[in-house]
Amino acid sequence: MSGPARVTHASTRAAVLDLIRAAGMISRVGLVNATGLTGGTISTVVRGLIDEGLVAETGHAESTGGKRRVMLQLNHFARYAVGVHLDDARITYVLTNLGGAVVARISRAGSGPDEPAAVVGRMAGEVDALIDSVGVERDRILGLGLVAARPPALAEFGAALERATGLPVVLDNDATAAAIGEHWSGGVGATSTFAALYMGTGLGAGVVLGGTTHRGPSGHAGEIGHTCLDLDGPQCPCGARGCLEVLAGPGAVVARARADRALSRAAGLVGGRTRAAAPVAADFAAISRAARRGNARALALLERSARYVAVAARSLANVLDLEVLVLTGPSFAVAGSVYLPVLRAELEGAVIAHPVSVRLSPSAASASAIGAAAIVLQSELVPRQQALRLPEDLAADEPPVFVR
Amino acid sequence: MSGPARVTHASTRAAVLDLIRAAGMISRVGLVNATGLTGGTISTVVRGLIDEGLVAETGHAESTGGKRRVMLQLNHFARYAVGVHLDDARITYVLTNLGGAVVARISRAGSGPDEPAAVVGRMAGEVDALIDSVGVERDRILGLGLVAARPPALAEFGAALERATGLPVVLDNDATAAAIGEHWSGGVGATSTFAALYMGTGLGAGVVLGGTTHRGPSGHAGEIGHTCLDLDGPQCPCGARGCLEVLAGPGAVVARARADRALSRAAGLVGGRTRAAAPVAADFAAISRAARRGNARALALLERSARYVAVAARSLANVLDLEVLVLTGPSFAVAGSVYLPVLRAELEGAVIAHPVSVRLSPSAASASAIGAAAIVLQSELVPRQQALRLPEDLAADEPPVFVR
DNA sequence: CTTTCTTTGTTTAGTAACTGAAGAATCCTC
DNA sequence: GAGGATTCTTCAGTTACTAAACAAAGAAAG
Repeated sequence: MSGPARVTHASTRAAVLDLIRAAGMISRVGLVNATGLTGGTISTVVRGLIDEGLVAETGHAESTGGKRRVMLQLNHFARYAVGVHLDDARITYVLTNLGGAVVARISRAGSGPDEPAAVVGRMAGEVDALIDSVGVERDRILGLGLVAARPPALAEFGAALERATGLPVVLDNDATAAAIGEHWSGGVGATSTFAALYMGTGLGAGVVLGGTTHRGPSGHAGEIGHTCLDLDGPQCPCGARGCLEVLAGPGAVVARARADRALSRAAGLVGGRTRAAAPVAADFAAISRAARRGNARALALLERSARYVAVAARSLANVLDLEVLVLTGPSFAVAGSVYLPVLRAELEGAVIAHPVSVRLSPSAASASAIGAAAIVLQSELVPRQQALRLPEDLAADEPPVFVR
Repeated sequence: MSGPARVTHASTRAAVLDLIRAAGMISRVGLVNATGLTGGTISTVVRGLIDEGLVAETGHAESTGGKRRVMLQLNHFARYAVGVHLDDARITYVLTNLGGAVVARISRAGSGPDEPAAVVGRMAGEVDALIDSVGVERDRILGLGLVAARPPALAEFGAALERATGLPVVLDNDATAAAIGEHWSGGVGATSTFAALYMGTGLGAGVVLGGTTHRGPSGHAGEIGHTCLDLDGPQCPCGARGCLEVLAGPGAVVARARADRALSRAAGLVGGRTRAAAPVAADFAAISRAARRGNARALALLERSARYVAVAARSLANVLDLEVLVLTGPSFAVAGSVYLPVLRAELEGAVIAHPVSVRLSPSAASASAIGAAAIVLQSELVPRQQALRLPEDLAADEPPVFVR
């Protein structure tokens, strides 16, 4: 090796592209400093990206005494991605550009008890409609991200959708998608150790540590709903006691509100006796609206929930050493104004060493769908380093050992 | 590019060496399968490692119909590392070989109120004694790992020790070191998403996710001691209420025991009125011995603590999707028999999706010192991919933008 | 305007680390 | 001991980088 310690990146092209995305606007010299590569390498890599149409030169920086730097930016409309969020009763479709900005959006009532084949067909049709509505050429669409609360159930569904749409499909869970969406569209800056607290019908978290998404070996990382906040608390379906979800999840908030006759009437709750999932989200929104209108009992319910969520979030931030916490998802979209100050008070004071910055996502309502598209962008443009197979998987390959 | 998607690793040599270490024994063909590299590359890389003396051929596998595979193993005595653990009142020195096995061990009373220069001098002398006691050549020692509960305070101390011993020094906190030690010496297999729960005078956790140590941007990741388990619990010095540490940490256990006159006498507790750190560890050990002797009150105290720790550990396992939890550190070394079954009951039942395997470290008492040495082995032999500079740091470099 | 300096970006020759393919070595089976 | 299977090595070719020289663009000074 000739030069200093050579650091071979997963893919230089991908690393450079991701830096341009993260920086928003950067010069070649900036890339040289950021990557540690030489000017020559950056020059050829950037030329390749410009030739592909992914990157464009967008102006000059002021001179610092010599030639002005040519600024580079992602060509946001060079490629697109489709994101689909399967909620309990609603399917949200978005088409985003390279920057993660929404170009088109459709929302439809959920599948109901139809058979999967019909649902796939209808979804493919709606994806087509989404794409046609803005007239984007098909070959500029990188793929389709499909997210839901429980993605393993989507495996064969995703394969069918892949055949029906002709787009590569990637799957993930909604909270992780939301986190990646925030990361991609720059909502959390480049500060890359953060969590996206997702509240929809349930509570979850997407976790990004040092710029890398942590999904966990079984894909269940971020299960914050079963953080215990009271050893002698109410029984949770998971078997434990005092889980965050039963103490303060949207379901718990809605159940308490329904038990309050006056509040039920004032807020106009739908779900009288039914415990179905759909009304939970609707009723949570109704409670939030009531709180905003000044209903003290609705507000008290939400603030009680917020205190629990805040404490669980503090524990999470402590354990993971988070820099930023983003609140996102439909339920935070409607109730963020109540939760945000409570979480801020709990987390922005000195936690252990450094305070945690708490933010409300600007696109909380469709965060998962946007995140689903962002996952496509990330997987297509910034392919992660391929993991080495574990020696355990290998054991089967190795013949029995016969030493000497 | 000619072949399939080329995955350029941080360093092929390091990746191969780490695979050999992790597998314990593996053939060249096994390495080909594990890395995705071609036989030719593995051949030359392995030859290099053998020439350096780091790896040795140790026998043959049974044939699968053709030539038998030659098995490779780490040459455990090719290199060594020194690990030093600065506890509150005790300094533990270990010399380990490449496999993380302890070759020599010294433990001395702590520094007390001496001035740093004298302490560094004494430590350097004891490191020399450690090395001389087994007659290892100096140039076979890769470096010295120095760990403590609060490593930032060690920065200039480490530099002084580097000058005094002539060995490269790396710093880390004790819990993280313990986790790396477990990982390196194979205590957790290759299952690489786990936490090491460390209990000494306080409570902490070292976190390894997907084979990568997560320290957090400020190095405080794993702060499990301030996980909240009771919103209305006792006040903690950190400002919050109901933290695990005040409810169930070793300090809390010892404080309760001291308040119990009969137990104090029966266990022979040292710290009557003093609240110094040193007696906490000693008294915790005394309480554990009393429990083992059958003292019901001591046992009850520990079991109460264990229940809290178990619930916090479950929350942690849920959020991080852990596969394995290792109990380690001096306090678990003496009280592991009480804590282990309680934690097992809480974690090995279905938590969310998959159960978590809970183990007691076989070398819990000196886990941090061993881990300190393991950090040296890892940093010298498996250098991590250099992190890219964040675009934020870059902003200062970039001149103001003047578009078009 | 010309000269000189600074900074940015490109080109080019050279190199390390890989791949692919052919060949050598070793072991089993018949 | 011939033939096939498998493991390991050798070697020429390719890729992705570096270093260093060069070209281009602006600032500063006369």
